[in-house]
Amino acid sequence: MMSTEAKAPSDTKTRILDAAEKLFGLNGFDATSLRDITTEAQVNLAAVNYHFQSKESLIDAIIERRLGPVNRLRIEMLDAAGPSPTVEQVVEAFLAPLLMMDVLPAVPLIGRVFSNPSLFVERVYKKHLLHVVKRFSEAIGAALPQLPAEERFWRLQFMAGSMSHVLALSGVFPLMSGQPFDRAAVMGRLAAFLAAGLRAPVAALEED
Amino acid sequence: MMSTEAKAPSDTKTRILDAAEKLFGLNGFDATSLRDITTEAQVNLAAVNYHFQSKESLIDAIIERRLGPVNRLRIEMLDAAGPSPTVEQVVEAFLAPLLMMDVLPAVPLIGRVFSNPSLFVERVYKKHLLHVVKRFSEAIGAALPQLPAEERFWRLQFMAGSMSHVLALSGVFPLMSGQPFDRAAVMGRLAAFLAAGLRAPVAALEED
DNA sequence: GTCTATAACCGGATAGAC
DNA sequence: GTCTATCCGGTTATAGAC
Repeated sequence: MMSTEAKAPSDTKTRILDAAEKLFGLNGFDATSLRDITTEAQVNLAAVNYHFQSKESLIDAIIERRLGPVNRLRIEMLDAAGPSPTVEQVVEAFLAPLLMMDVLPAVPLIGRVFSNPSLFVERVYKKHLLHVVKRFSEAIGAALPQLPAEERFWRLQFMAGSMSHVLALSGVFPLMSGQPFDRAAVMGRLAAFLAAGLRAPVAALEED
Repeated sequence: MMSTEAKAPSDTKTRILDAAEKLFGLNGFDATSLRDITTEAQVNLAAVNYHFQSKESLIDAIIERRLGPVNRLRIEMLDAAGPSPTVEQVVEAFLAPLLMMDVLPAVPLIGRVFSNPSLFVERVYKKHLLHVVKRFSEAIGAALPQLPAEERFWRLQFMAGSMSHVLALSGVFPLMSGQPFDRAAVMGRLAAFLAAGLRAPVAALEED
């Protein structure tokens, strides 16, 4: 039905994307070879360079596939909360799309992106996150009018750090705590933690 | 004076450690070759395998060199705070050693470690962090007696996530915000955020 | 669009001279 | 302890048959 793209549910291109995001998340971008990916995807090695031009473009395509829908849903949720959102609504708009969208296979990959400064800033933040940060900063400003803009920026960074850490290590928390990992429950705990952090009184500035 | 080790302030072994931690932080473990390291350190390629047995052992040595002193200081600060620490003292013991110790060159590396699940769990968490997490969990329990142990574990993870994210991206925040990055000031903002998060009311458990 | 084969190069590790 | 030279395998990317 669709005219130009994605006709088959599991064509070569999609299989490569799925395999790559799984292996990149497990072992990192540099430790994962195109051979690993094409073996996992059960496609030919040359198919990667045919469908994507290079390994770097493949990485960009994976990031775009997952981050786009999440950020659109985040903005939608902020819009739905209206001009005077509560702190809880802002936190919910930040976290919930990660649970609702079909991004679960990409979850371990998020930490890889966030901890790679050059990749993150040049190919993720500027392209996919800058406008979202701006929108969330406005929303926090509406929910907490007394909070300075600079403080809002940093608290968003703190939120992003907790969030990416939980997602990055979600596969290994059972090894750390001995407890099974319930993503939705932990996200609920995180929401309470972040809402309280956002409401923290602004620390007194240091004297020289 | 010291009998067996570290006689010269800048011997081959130290030069390798310094160069490796710098390049690992900049580009990641897998993207940094031993050749990159020995070139940066201005030592011979074979020196790495002579002083360390392998690249993997070199990574372990770097982690141990920085994480050991930080964690010892953290425990000392918790001990100094006595059996009934405040939430602020716990947060301070968690963050301050990262600013006080000579770990600044290793700062960008921290994100690399935290976002690499297998490396983190097997070679960092179990060896260097498990007893620290236990000690901090006790301290949080003393500061906030009403907080369940499971919640303490997760809030420590949220704290670790924010902390590692700030350190990992500290070199690129100026590119993101247009503002210069003042590590101590941001750590102060983070301390206020985390203390409030620790004090958050426990979220009601979800019904089935 | 999909394959095989290969080019051109880089990786960690080590042997052995000094 | 430090060097050179090298082994051996893996890497991305592409050329060209089908």
